[in-house]
Amino acid sequence: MRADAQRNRDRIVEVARQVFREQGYDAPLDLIAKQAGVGPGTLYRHFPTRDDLIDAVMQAWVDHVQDTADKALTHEGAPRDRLLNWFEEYVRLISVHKGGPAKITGAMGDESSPIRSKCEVLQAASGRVLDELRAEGAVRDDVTPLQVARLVGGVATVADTSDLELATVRPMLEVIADGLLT
Amino acid sequence: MRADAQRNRDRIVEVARQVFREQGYDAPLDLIAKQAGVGPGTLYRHFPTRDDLIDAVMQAWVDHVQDTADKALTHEGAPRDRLLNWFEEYVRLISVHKGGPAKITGAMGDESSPIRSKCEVLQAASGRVLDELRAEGAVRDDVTPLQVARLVGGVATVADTSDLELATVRPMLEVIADGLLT
DNA sequence: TGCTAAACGGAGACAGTCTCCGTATTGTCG
DNA sequence: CGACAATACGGAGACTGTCTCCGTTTAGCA
Repeated sequence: MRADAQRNRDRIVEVARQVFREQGYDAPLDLIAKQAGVGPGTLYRHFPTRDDLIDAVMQAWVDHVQDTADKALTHEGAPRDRLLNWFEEYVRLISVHKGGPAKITGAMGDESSPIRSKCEVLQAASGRVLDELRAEGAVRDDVTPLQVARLVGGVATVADTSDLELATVRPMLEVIADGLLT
Repeated sequence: MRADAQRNRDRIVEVARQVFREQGYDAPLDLIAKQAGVGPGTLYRHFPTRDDLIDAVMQAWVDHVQDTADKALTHEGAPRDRLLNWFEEYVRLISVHKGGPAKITGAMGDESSPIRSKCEVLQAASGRVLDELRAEGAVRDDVTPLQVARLVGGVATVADTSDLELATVRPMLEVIADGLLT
């Protein structure tokens, strides 16, 4: 890629991250282009669809997901607490941006989604936590990580659109956790 | 209301129902106006926001909800089956239109939502089923009907955006049911 | 330095939302 | 019946966001 192209691309992603955080994923793309000092054409050449841009913005977030999962694995305590803890982290992780839960959870299991790679990272992280608990025989094994992701993602989606506090969400996560524990 | 106004209003709702079913809740309102043979201004005067129109469209659906809840109450069998049965009906009910689950579940608990009345009907129906099971001591009582609605609504939302079959959804509903049963 | 492939950018086509206001219709009252 | 408010209509057009096309510019190589 030519140096100027790379520069512009980077600038667009940087601006997009900021704008998405402030205005949500529906922010006008032309606005992002303008703030990045490029024409709309340039933005659309680099990122043909909104999802492609979101995908790029999320790259940094991926590392964060890994970290959080790592930490969850080192937690002590009863399986129920560890599971709940992870669920809360999970909700937090996918709720970094307004509309994030719906976008991520909707893309889950969709082979052709532009943000699929990000979903896989998340699913893998979730799988690690779940596997550990399963190894202890604490979690039923007829439920797939994808299903768990959708259950928790569903709650996060509702919480996001209804502007619920994490404290309000917790009882719902408890129900899911109790349904999963053996 | 003047007779012609009533006529137009009815026509708009009728057309909207059809268009929403075919194209989802995002269908252009100007298109609905045109198909109803009125100007956009007329549509917007009757229904200032999209939600107001959706609310009107859903009026017939309300009766359907009541019926379904009534039927669910007469079901025989183990509490788990009855609960699951109701959950499936619930998902079906709010999934009549594309985007329905998100819209309805998002409005749940929001005092000022234009479709609030519809949510209340749904919540009341759900409450009746839940109360019956609670009376038998089959369901834990530290979970509110609103929370249950959000849990199941969350699953329905994911199913809707990911185009999942009801069969795929069932295992997730089982987790919720198991988490709710004593 | 000159050349060419790559990249730019912005004008503008298109689509959807929503309003304003001149025009038309209704229903009432003398 | 006829006229006159009050009510309602409707569509032009302003506005916003998406996305493309293509003439112009620039990077990087020979």
